[in-house]
Amino acid sequence: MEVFMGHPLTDDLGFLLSRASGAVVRATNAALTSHGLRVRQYSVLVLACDAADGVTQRELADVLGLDPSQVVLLVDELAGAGLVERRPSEADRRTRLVVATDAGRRVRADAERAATEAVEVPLGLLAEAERERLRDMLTRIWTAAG
Amino acid sequence: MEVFMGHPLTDDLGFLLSRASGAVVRATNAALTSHGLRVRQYSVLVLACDAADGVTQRELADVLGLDPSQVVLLVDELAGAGLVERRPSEADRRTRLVVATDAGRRVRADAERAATEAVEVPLGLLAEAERERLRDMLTRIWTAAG
DNA sequence: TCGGTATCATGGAGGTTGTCAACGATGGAG
DNA sequence: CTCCATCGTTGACAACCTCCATGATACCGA
Repeated sequence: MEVFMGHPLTDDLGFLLSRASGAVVRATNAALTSHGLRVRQYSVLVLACDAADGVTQRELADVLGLDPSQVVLLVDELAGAGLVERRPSEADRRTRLVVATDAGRRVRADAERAATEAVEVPLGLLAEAERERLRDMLTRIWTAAG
Repeated sequence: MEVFMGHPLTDDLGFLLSRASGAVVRATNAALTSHGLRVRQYSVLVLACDAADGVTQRELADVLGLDPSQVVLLVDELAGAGLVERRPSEADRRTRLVVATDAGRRVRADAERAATEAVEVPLGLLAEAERERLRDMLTRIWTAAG
């Protein structure tokens, strides 16, 4: 692997970004399978758990940067597993609020521990100050690229 | 979008990584379509151009972190477009050396300009020192996650 | 020299993701 | 009431990832 360092490609930020992202996602996915989740589903579950009164699927799509049609399937799967449920919204009958069940909250807590532990190896070697810097840079890249 | 900042998820490095990576890849892909390339093919083309005596498909797979079966298809497409060609290796007859053609080198030069320009917006706002720091961190994450 | 084992390129299956178009139901403005 | 936007949903299609199998070739030990 060291053989390739210094090559134009391995210095390309886009390439490094995609490579690092893939590695982290892969590690996280591996840790989540024992809980019956993939990262995507886990993200939805987290957002549903943290929203006091549930989340609109539209909001989920916006936050996660997904097409609404993907959110439908993710919520279907989570609902099928009994981790969330769809409730009608009183304010807007077009929308359906995704709310975490008690089982969902329990699974989320377990899965969160597993996920955190899984990325401890690749991300833990960064000092907290570095991680903060990385967070800042990634956020700026994301908002600039829209 | 600003509404969601500060949420546990939007602070998660894995999430930010995948989000930023996706944005950059999307932007790069958009810039490359006018040259008939996707990022994957472009990466292969770059490596083929920079290797004096061609690259083994195995090496391509290792450097890019792809399954060898994917490399076959990418090289097929590039070869179909006349940008690279497969040459038998004298040293090892199992392998086939992927070598860039003159047309391939021309396209690479044009595509490189387009790709660089495309990520100027999201990545250009980072100072050079910051970019160096980002490169370093991403490389460490990648090597640690293997 | 021979035989077993490993490696390379390739093909194929199966599942996940990204993107887009359409549709019915509902909300909101004029 | 009418026109237009929005939400969830479905369907289609291309790209991508992962794993397994195979034929050809290389390498190593007996």
